Amino acid sequence: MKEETARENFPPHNMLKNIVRNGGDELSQQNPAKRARVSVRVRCDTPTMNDGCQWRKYGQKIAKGNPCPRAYYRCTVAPSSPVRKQVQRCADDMSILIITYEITHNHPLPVSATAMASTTSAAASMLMTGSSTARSSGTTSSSTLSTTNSIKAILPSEFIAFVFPSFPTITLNLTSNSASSARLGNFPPRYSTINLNFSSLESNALPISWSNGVLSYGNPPYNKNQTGSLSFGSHPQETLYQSYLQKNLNPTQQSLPPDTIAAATKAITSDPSFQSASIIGCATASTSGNQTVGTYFVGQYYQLLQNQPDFVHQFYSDASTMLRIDSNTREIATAMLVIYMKSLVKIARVQ
DNA sequence: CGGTTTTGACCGGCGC
DNA sequence: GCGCCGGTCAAAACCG
Repeated sequence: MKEETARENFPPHNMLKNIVRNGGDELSQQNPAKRARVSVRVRCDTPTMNDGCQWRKYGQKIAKGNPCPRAYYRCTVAPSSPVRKQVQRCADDMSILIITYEITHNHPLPVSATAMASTTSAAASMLMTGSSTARSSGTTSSSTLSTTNSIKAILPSEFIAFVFPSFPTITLNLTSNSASSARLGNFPPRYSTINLNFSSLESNALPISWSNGVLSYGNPPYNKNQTGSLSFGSHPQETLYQSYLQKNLNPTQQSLPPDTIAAATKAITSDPSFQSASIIGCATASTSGNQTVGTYFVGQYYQLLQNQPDFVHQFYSDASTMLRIDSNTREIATAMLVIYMKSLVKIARVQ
């Protein structure tokens, strides 16, 4: 609720003027209403989280409704970088940092910063393209989405059950810990479900196979929660989508085919009983040799319809693993975000 | 000494 | 029109 206030006023309407005054031109070429923001929640004890990028603090404010000050940072990796971020502790849980990124980096980043940056920029670009796509579909829910231009990604190191109060607030909760799996077990989806896991990918992706409604990306190398599979629930209508996917996926393709997103999107938006989705996202990064290693989280999103007059939306994390981040996994993270967002569009439509 | 942080002032938008 | 509020500026302080 308190973050809501902050979101509505970020970025400020006078930002363009200031950017122009400062000689910047990146922002002035964009419609401010179209600038995407990606908000990340991190369970973090330190004042700020190291996301691998260089930031300079340029202001601090006490925002209404939150005793914790909000800090304002600019990216200093490149002199003319338009990227800014806000950092504030969650009033409800002081151990959670809410980091809001605005504008994707238009310059090279340190390798340690690529994971977060690629995830947030993927989310942002997906929002842009997703909003226009959604708008063309002519649904009221998608127009709501297009005016929001905001994703909240929640990336705590441990499980958080998060409830977001109302649309168009979009919360992407990419949580991870083992306890959540147990919680997940107590909370099985009661509706038709779409699960998408691509957690086993390496740079030389293994061939995709399909059997019994399960699309596999090689062998699952980590644990049983990360099956490396794309599986659809048991709703009768989904048979159509399965065959659709089967037809449109090239088993020898090494990167996620664009059709996969379209197919999954179609499946989600066509299924009136769809109520939940699994997603995967990239959360953190470190450098190992000359490669970036990131933590990928797999989670399950639920919409709790029954006995929930206010339409409660929750997300439960499922599993995590360490993966090398390459163009392939980035693409998948993007795809997962697209699918997740599409699911929200669908849910909003049902609502 | 150069870069960063701190902090009060300032500005513009918005609601009443 | 006025006050509130969020965001930014910029000078001073701080720091390695």
